[in-house]
Amino acid sequence: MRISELAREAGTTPRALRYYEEQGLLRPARLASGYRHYDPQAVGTVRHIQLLLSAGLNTAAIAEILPCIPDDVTVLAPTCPELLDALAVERARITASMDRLGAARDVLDRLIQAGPAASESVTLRRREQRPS
Amino acid sequence: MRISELAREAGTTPRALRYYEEQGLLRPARLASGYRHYDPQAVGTVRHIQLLLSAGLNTAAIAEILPCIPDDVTVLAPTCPELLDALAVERARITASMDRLGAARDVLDRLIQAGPAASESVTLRRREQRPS
DNA sequence: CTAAACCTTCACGTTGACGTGAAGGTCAAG
DNA sequence: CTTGACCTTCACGTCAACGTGAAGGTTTAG
Repeated sequence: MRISELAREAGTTPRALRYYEEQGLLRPARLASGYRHYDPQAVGTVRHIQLLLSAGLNTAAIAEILPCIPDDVTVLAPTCPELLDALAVERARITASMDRLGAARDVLDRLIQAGPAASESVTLRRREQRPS
Repeated sequence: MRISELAREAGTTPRALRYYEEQGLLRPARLASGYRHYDPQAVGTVRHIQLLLSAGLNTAAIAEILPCIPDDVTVLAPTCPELLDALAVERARITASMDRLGAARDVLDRLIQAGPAASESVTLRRREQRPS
């Protein structure tokens, strides 16, 4: 498949896919015309990339991790041994982020509880406008 | 207290505090010399700011939320009613982020489980080089 | 009274993951 | 054989939360 089709399948843009390649996350074949050619596997790979990016990993970290991911049969684990430390570090970073997110959500929850109570006398109407 | 002291107490930098003020998150008094003067309350406020920033809220969102937070007696809830939607939106954003983080952490966990098993036969040495 | 250690306001630099044209080659359809 | 929808490679723009001097005023300790 070509770059635009992959972008549609994976829910992203051609620009992002070129960027991933520039960062060493993807290695598409090239047609005689110079066009990039991706195999269907790439869809899952790109989804993994997006997931890890949304988890706060940068492209360098993903570049280390990605070859070890099951569905990716292309390169298959070249730097796996030393990688375990990096994996643990990222895992800890993710857990720390989740903790901070939880704490911040608690703050918002307290606001959501305290807010309406404070303005209980004033507001409390205008809600009957929406039947469903 | 002056800006550097507040920065130390809250674990940040003067530059960040000036930035928060520029974004409307802090309103310190001014001495005759032009120096900023903060009351002790500000320490908690700054900690709240950092917490919400680390949760992915931007300064604009925090500027809306901050006046409603308990310890902050300075302004006290000017736009609280319509704010509840914004709070819910941010809460949902945080929950979604936590879900993605959890999914990504699962991916890493699967790698941490599968990785050592796969390279078990090949690696396992080279670790005795570093004594300390 | 002077030097160190603060403080002030510009104002440009940084980082990461892309967005957004620009200028031009390629390919299927009419 | 020409349109139009693809594709290619530069290469600069963006956004957010600050970092980092620059140039100068203020306060405090000796």
